[in-house]
Formats: sequence, structure tokens, C-alpha cells
Amino acid sequence: MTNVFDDPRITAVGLLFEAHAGLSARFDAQLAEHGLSAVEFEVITRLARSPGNQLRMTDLAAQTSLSTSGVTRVVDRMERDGLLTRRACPNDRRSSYAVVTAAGMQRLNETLPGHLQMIEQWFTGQLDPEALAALLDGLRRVRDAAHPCATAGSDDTSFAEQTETTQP
Amino acid sequence: MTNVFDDPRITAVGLLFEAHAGLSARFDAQLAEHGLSAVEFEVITRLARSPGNQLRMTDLAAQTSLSTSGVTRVVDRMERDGLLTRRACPNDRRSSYAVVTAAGMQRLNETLPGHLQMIEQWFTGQLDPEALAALLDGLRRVRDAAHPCATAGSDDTSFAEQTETTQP
DNA sequence: GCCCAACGACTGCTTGAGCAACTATAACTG
DNA sequence: CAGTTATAGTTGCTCAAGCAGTCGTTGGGC
Repeated sequence: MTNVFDDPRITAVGLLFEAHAGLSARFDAQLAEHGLSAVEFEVITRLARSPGNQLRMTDLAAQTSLSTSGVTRVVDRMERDGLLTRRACPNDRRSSYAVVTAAGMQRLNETLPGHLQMIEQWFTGQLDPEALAALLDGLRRVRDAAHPCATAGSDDTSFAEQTETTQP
Repeated sequence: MTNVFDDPRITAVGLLFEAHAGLSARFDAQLAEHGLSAVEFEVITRLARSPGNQLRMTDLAAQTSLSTSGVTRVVDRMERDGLLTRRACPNDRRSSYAVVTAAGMQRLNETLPGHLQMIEQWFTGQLDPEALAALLDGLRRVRDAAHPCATAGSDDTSFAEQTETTQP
């Protein structure tokens, strides 16, 4: 705690990474109550918000932090669990869509309210509106600088998740 | 991009997570140039900043995001690569210390300047001082709320890394 | 139309991490 | 001091993820 910590660069990274780790742990716990991992939740959310509740495997990979083979396997598992199905793409026989099933939509609708509540409890609710705005502004600039273009398939989406569109 | 995105909670999480992912990717690339993974860098850094360049396995686990078995294995690898050694604890024969070797210190000293430069380039340098202060203030509050007490072995350390103490 | 490069998805292999079980020491209780 | 309980570290097993290689499909150049 002497000359080591007072380097503001080090501290800055530490804060960001720890905040991330802390929130991840909280979210994981809540998602696990509904039988979802963080990755699965992101996948089902991104699908559910897309037109037709579906996305081509490649586009899904581009939107998430997964490789295409990673997507193949997540979709495998979630298909086995009945949350997703594959559907052939009519135009291009190489491609296939991952589609959210009714059971998948139901699972998502069960999970989301609690998730939003967690966000509010551990993150946004910790700060008054101005402080939150300043935080988000800073994060946005860092994100724009550092993030290696994580948007594909559709327009920019900023990782986000979703609220409660998409129920039929 | 309609009713889905404008929920500030969702966007907030998305920004934080994407900023984290973007920075992680940048840092990983730079660390890889020096033959270190992010976990290995964190381990060697935390050891190097501790008194005697050493820490008990358990304390190391508590300071990192790793389980104790995870620590066993990282230390295995790094010991194999000559960066660390194990040393028996004189007081307690159950415990052992992980100690940074001279080669480990040298590796760290080779890696750190570039790492600090990356932080500045992609994170702290993106914001003017006030904005950075506001960002860090917000992050600190979120971290304090959400982070499940990641400090052990020594006092609070906020994940941080290190500057250039510890060279002999 | 034919060939070849590019693309989309999947599979084998390797790696890294956690959990639970195990061994050994230490500390506490009577 | 004996016996129980807790602690430190390691190991076996499982699982998730990436990379590289494969197969089928598509589209462009000619």
C-alpha cells in the first residue's frame, strides 16, 4: 500500500475489473436459480430480441464473446434442454438459424425481472442519477476505444440484454 | 433498438461488461507477447508486491479470483516455467509459500512498462482528469457494493497490480 | 458451365478452471 | 494427553471454450 497502489492507472483497472467480477458473481447466482449460465442467458437474450427470435449461428457468435465453435456447443446444450431449436436457412443451405422455443421464451420471462432487479440493486441503484450518468459516460468512452467491434449481424447493440419485448 | 435498449439498467451493464471485455482483450494480447496469461500476470504481480515476494497459497487464492485448486495449478505451471518456486512455511507445515524467482521478477519487469502503457492508452488516457475521477468514483461504489470481499492475506488491495517496486 | 476461393457449421484435440474427495498437519476440548 | 474438528494443499474428474482441420455450399472469374 505504499508506492505500489497510488499509481492511478493500476487502481483504475483494479476498480473496473473488480466491479465487473462482483457484478458477474451476483448475476451468475441469480441466473443459476433459473438454470442458466451467463453465456446461455446472453445467447437466449440476443436471440429473443432479434426479428423472429432467431439468428444465424455466425451472427450469434459475432454478437457474443464466443467463437463459432463455442456457439455450436452452447446451442447444442440449449437445444438439448429444449430452450432453442435449429432451423435451416432457406436461402443459404450452409447457414442455420438458432431459434428460441416457447419453453425458451418462458424461461427468459421467468428470469428477466429478477435479473433487472439485480442490476438495480447492485449497480444502478448504488448511484444517484448524475453520478450514474457520469459513470456511464466514462464507460462508453472506454468501451468505444477498447472494444474490438463486437457488433455484427445487426446494428450496434452495446452487448445489452433485454427487457420484456418479444413475448408473443 | 426500440423499447429494448433504452432501459438504462441494461445499457449500463452492457457498457461495463463491454469495457471490461475490450480492455481484457488488449491486455491479454500485450501480456501474451511476454508469455504470460492474465491470470499468471495477476499471480506474479500479487506475489511481487507482497513482503518477501511471496504469499501462502491460500492467501494467493483469496486475492485472486481463483479457487485453491486453481492456484495449485497455476503455480505448478509457473514453477515449471521457472517464474515461481514453492517454499515450505517454517511455522506451519501444512502451508507453503509461492515465491517469485529472479527469472520471474525479470519477466515482470519486462512486462510491466508495456502494461502500464496499455492502461493509459486504452483506459485512463481516454478521459480528462475530472471525467476519470467521476468514473472511478462510480466504479468504487459499485465495487464496494457488489464485490464479495476479495481481499485476504493482507489488507485491502482492490485487485490492483503494481508499478515497479520489488526489483532487488 | 467449370473451377476455385470464400464461407458456414461442425468435430477432434487441448487447455484451464471448479468441485469434491483425500492426506497431512494444526488447534481445540475434555 | 487422546480424540475430534478445522485448515492447507493436492489430485481426479468433469465441463466449457478455443484452435485448427473438415465437409458441404456458394459465388465469382473466365
